[in-house]
Amino acid sequence: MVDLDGAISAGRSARTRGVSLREQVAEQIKQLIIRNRMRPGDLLPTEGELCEELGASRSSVREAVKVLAALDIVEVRHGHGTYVGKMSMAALVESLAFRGFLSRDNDYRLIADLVDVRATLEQGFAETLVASSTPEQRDRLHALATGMRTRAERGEDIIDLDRDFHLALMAPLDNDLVLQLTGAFWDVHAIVAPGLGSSSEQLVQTADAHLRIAERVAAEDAVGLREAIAAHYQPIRTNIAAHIARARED
Amino acid sequence: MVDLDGAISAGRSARTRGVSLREQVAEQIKQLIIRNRMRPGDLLPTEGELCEELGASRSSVREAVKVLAALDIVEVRHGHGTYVGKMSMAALVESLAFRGFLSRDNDYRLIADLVDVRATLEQGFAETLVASSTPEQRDRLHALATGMRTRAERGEDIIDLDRDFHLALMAPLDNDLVLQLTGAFWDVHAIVAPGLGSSSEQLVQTADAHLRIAERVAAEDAVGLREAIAAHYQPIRTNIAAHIARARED
DNA sequence: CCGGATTTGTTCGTATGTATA
DNA sequence: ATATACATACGAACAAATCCG
Repeated sequence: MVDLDGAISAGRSARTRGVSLREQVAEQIKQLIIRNRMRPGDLLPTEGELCEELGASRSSVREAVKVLAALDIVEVRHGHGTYVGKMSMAALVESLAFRGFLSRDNDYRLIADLVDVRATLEQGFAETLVASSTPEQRDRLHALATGMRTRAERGEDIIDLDRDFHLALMAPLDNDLVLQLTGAFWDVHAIVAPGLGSSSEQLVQTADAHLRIAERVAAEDAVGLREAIAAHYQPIRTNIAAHIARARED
Repeated sequence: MVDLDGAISAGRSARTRGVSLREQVAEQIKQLIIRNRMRPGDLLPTEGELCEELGASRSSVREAVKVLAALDIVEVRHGHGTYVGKMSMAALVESLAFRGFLSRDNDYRLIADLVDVRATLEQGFAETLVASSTPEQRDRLHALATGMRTRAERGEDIIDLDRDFHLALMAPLDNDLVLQLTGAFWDVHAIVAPGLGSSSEQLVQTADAHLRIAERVAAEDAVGLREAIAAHYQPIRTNIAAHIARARED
């Protein structure tokens, strides 16, 4: 049972200045999580309890909870209860993916920008990566790349290994935010521009590009690593440019 | 008047497999925006109209709209109507800020990770920045830095100029995503760790650090720019380390 | 300044679907 | 299979904000 004392609104007549009740409820639920030092997976009070404790109707509480669920601050399981969420980048992915769909009808701008961000992040961390990666991490990177190679030769899909590779590449940084951003940007790319840079005849080339990245990390060659990363994203940029040219004709 | 044809659920008895009605409504509203090629600021149907067109109750429509509003895909104005949103990074800021408050009670981990991301992004784009910045952009950067200097000497706050400076620094990239991420990360930093790296006796040093960045851009010195950016973030890292040490004592 | 129309904000009661024991 | 607890969904009513004549 969590402590609700202090999270009670103490009569919202005090400060209702323009801010809606739903926003107040959302803020109080967030404060509840912080105050009680709750962790992802912990059980939150039921909707009914929140209504009573926070002095709001079921609708207001539900709308607030849904907003927090969209941010992955809470997680709702039907017929089960409401829990503290995993704090993932789900909201960023959904937001960027929607913008990607919009830009896909026009100039592919967001996707091109996204590739620049992904490449620059990986290149920017190149020095730190080669300096702090452990032998185990380099082995894993190499194993993922060779796995992509063998599956590419059979014409099989390598999309899941691709995601794992880019996460494994950034793992030595010991930076959770970078890992989550890397995964989120990859997800957006996969949702909005599926198959961009992995058309069937390019599969082997894509796998080789990853293999060269793994080799440069193992060789502790930061300059070569940056070049290998640039080479990895080059065909993707070319494909995007082709799509843009095709879109202009319409 | 927007076209709602095709966005109608055609009887949701067909596909109700596990996915909640609210999610279906949210998806249909997004499709409505894409289908009609609507732009930020365009007026969406009223709640009542959406209920009728999508065959859902007002509660379900409202919850869906609130989720989309949290992602800044739509914007709701009380007593006015619902409009297409600005597609900002508001959700990312709120999500990261919440995680920042949680980590502030423990290890300041998110803030430290965030500084690494901000520094690496700016350093990673250094070459492109010096290569593509226009004289006007360099002048603006220098003007912002000197403005920070004069106000710092008077002991005045320079936080607003700081945000403008970091946005102006990235402006030459012509990459909207980078600009929005830069602003979002800055906002999270300001919300979670206010005054970190801008304590009153450090104000002049902070302004000088920005001045050196502007000078390196003007000199088209990418290597020096990277060093200047690293120097800019150094006192912030030191302050964070001090906070971590202080937190450990408790 | 006012009043009416429109639109979103909030509440309540009720019924239904879902998961656990 | 039954009972309980919980989230999901609906509809009607009233409150508050905004705009306009």
